[in-house]
This record gives sequence, structure tokens and C-alpha cells, in this order.
Amino acid sequence: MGRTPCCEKEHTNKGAWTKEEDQRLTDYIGRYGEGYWRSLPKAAGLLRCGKSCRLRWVNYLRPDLKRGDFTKEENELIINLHSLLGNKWSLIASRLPGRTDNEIKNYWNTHIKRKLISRGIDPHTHQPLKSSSAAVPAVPAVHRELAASAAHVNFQSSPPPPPEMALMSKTGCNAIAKCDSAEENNCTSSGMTSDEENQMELNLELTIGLLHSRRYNSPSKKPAQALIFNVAESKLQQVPPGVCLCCQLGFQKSDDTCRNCQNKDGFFRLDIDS
DNA sequence: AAAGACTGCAACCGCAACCTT
DNA sequence: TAAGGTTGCGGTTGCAGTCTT
Repeated sequence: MGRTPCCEKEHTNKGAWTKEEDQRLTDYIGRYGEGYWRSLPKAAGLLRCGKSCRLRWVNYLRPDLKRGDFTKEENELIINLHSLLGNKWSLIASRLPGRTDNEIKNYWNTHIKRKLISRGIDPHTHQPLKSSSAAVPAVPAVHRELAASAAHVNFQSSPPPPPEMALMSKTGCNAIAKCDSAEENNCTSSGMTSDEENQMELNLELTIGLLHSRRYNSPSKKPAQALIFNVAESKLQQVPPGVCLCCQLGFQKSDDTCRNCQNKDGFFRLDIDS
């Protein structure tokens, strides 16, 4: 036996929503609020499954949604966040008010990805595209740095790493699982003071603690997300715009860990609108 | 003008994590 | 602790609109 379906499919509508359905859903949520998606369709008089209602509301009907083209600033933010987080669309969306994960995902796949490729940049690694003979996966400098700090965290007797840590590992930051010290993996060169590094470690430890306590997208996700982004943003805010992400996070041009900077005099702006 | 190709986006599906009993 | 239910995420698909020939 497979798992039980989320709804009785033979009694539900599928496909595009009608104006009447939108109105019913909007009216119901306006009156009773979000949530209880399972029972909402019946209560609202909709022949839809709860998942469909939730998706329609979150991606289309929510009043705080921003419509229209993405701005240049949003483009850059998406690219930077993607280099940090990978395909964590919901996390990325949480930093772009009025934008949904689905919208950002679509925008990435239809616009940004293509432009990055046309500029010779690998949209997965955010590194310059190489010939197929280059077998070693490129690791974004920012991932290495976050991994370097994460490497200080004691994972002994811990459950498997949470999604964010797994992401870093997937993109090449194996330091998390293997390093005894960050130095062993060329993961330092952060350019931070010891106080800053201590603060970063603290943030990561707290982050990991929170991530272990619950799934990151559960009601506790906001503090967890905030901590993750605090690490990056505290560095991002220290330098002017236009500097590549690894420089923003503290790497110097001379650091061989920062490959991006070798491309353009220390500045490697992913300005897809230019 | 018509047909086929392409593009962008809304919506669906399957899965995994979390919650409840 | 286990099992069933709920919710949210990320990948994928379908289709309407646009472009090209």
C-alpha cells in the first residue's frame, strides 16, 4: 500500500484557478486566517486539495506579494544568496520581501541561470566554467569560509548534519565532516579578527543547535535563518557593492582561495543586467 | 496567415521533516 | 516508540502566449 493521498482526487479540481475560486479562498483566509490547509477547502467551499489552496495563496493571492520584474538589486541578491545557499529557494525568498520561493526559482531557471552560463559562469558553483576535463568541483570561497568556521564545531555524537551543512558538503565543503582544524583544509584566511571569528563560531553553533532542534522550516525557522544570514551579512555590510562575494566575506585578492578575484582586478561583479 | 518552436510561469507531484496520538 | 497525519520544500510538468520561419 502506498501512502494515503493528500485528498480525494476524484472530487477535486486541478489546473488553473478561476476568479471565483480565488475569491472564495481570499475571502475565507481574510475571515479565518491561514493554516489548517487540510480542512480549508471544504470549509471554504472549494473543490481543491489543501496543498493546491496553500500554493495558490502563497504564490499568487497573498496581499503582500510584489508583482513585476525583478530589480537589479534583487538580481544581485539572488545570485549572492544562491552562491551561499544553493537551491534553498525558500530561504532565499525569505530575504526578498514580497517574492515567493516559486517565483525566485522560476526566475533563476529562466533568466539568471541562462545569463550566467552565457557569461561563462557555472550557475551551480558560481565559478567560471571550465572544460569538461576539470574533474575537481570548484568550491565557492564563501562556502569554504563558512565550512572553515563550521569545522570548529564539534560534531562528535551529533546526529547527521542539517540541510545547510549538507549543502555545504555537497558543494565541496567536506571540511565539516573531515576537518579536525580549519587550517588543514585551507579554510582560513578569513581576514577576520579573533573576536569576529569567535562571534561567527558562536552564530554557527547556535545555528546548528537550532537546526538540530527542529526542521529549519518549522515555526522555529526564523531565528535559525536569521543566524545563518547574520554570518554572511555581517561581512557583506563591511565593503562597498561591486566587490565579489568572496571579497565581501573577507578574502583578499592575493588569497589563492579566491579564484573569482583573479578574473577582474579583484572585482568580479555578477551584474547580469549590464 | 499558419504552423512549429520557444519561453515563462502557474501548478502539480513526491518526498522528508515535524506533529499528534 | 511507532504509526499516521500535516505541512512545506524543491524538482518537474503543462500550457498559454510569443516569436520565428
